[in-house]
Amino acid sequence: MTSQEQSLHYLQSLGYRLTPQRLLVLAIVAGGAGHMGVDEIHRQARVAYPYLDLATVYRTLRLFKQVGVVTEVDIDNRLHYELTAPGEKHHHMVCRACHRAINLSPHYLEEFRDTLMQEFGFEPDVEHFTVAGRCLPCREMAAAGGGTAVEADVGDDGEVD
Amino acid sequence: MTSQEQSLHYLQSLGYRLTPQRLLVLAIVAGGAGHMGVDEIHRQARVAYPYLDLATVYRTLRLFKQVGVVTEVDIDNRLHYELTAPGEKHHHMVCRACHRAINLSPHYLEEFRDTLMQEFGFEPDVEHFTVAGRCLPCREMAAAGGGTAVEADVGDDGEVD
DNA sequence: TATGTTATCGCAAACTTTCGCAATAACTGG
DNA sequence: CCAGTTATTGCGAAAGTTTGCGATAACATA
Repeated sequence: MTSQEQSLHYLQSLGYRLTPQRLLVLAIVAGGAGHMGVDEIHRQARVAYPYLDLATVYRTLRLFKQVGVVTEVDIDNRLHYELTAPGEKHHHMVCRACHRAINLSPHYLEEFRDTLMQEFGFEPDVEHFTVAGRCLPCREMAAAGGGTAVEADVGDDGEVD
Repeated sequence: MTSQEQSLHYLQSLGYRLTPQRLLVLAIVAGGAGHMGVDEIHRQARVAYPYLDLATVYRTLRLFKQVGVVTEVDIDNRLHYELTAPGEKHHHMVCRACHRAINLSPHYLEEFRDTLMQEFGFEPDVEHFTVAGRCLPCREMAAAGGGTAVEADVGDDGEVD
């Protein structure tokens, strides 16, 4: 049984229905390499099933995320999803300059989580976790007086300076 | 010189202009107790100056955040702002059940930040930081089989269960 | 296999946040 | 105090995401 089939079984066991839309979205996220934007998922899904609505894609991904099948990553204010790799779970550091996502092993968060639980009784969602910041290449670029490590969209911010 | 006046001076020293809109938004955020939603800020501001546009409120708050005058908190997918209390800086734990925000002293994050810097050269934004999760009251409620600690809007999620 | 229940879908519209642009007003230097 | 420069505003509209609702289809039961 593939991990996709496992996920589907799991959904069913929770009382959710197996619809072609859900199968499709799952297959596409599973087939993609790395985080996929919602729009990209929608576009690919439409090839197989042109009636699929964007709202359904959003709802499906939200559900998948909720049950842990996919992981949501916020990249530059846009939602992205990737298959949750069981056993290889990881978090993300997203650079606010070049918008690249770097994986982060969960072990870096365990201590933090424990502290919050003990001190406040607050149970953080460390299912998945994203930290924004600036990656090394971008910081070096900035120090050298340049722009972004990935020369694509420089982003905004250019107010006064 | 009040801390509001200091903020305004600071803005000016950075080359930003002092406009009535900015004064107004600052005054309102300063006057409010705790995190305020953008809409609430806008509504209050309109009382004094009915022409004030929502987009301006957003832009103003973004600027304030950028220079550190206010702190942005994401509560249930909506932006909220509060005055940055210098010297009393804190982060937030936002409960995904009752949507309340609990303050978190920065000291809990220092170690985490240092680790990321050393291991990856990634400089996390710990200017302000928000962790989602479930607060103690809500977890107890859930364990007892109930809903939300704050009996107000139960939120969504009610899929199957 | 036929039937009932209700989760899910597609569609349209709302909501939150951002953006482009022309007009305005805040600061600068004379 | 006046004129020039340009950051900022208001407005309209777009982008991304969510929601309400009636119609449909997935699952359970017989």
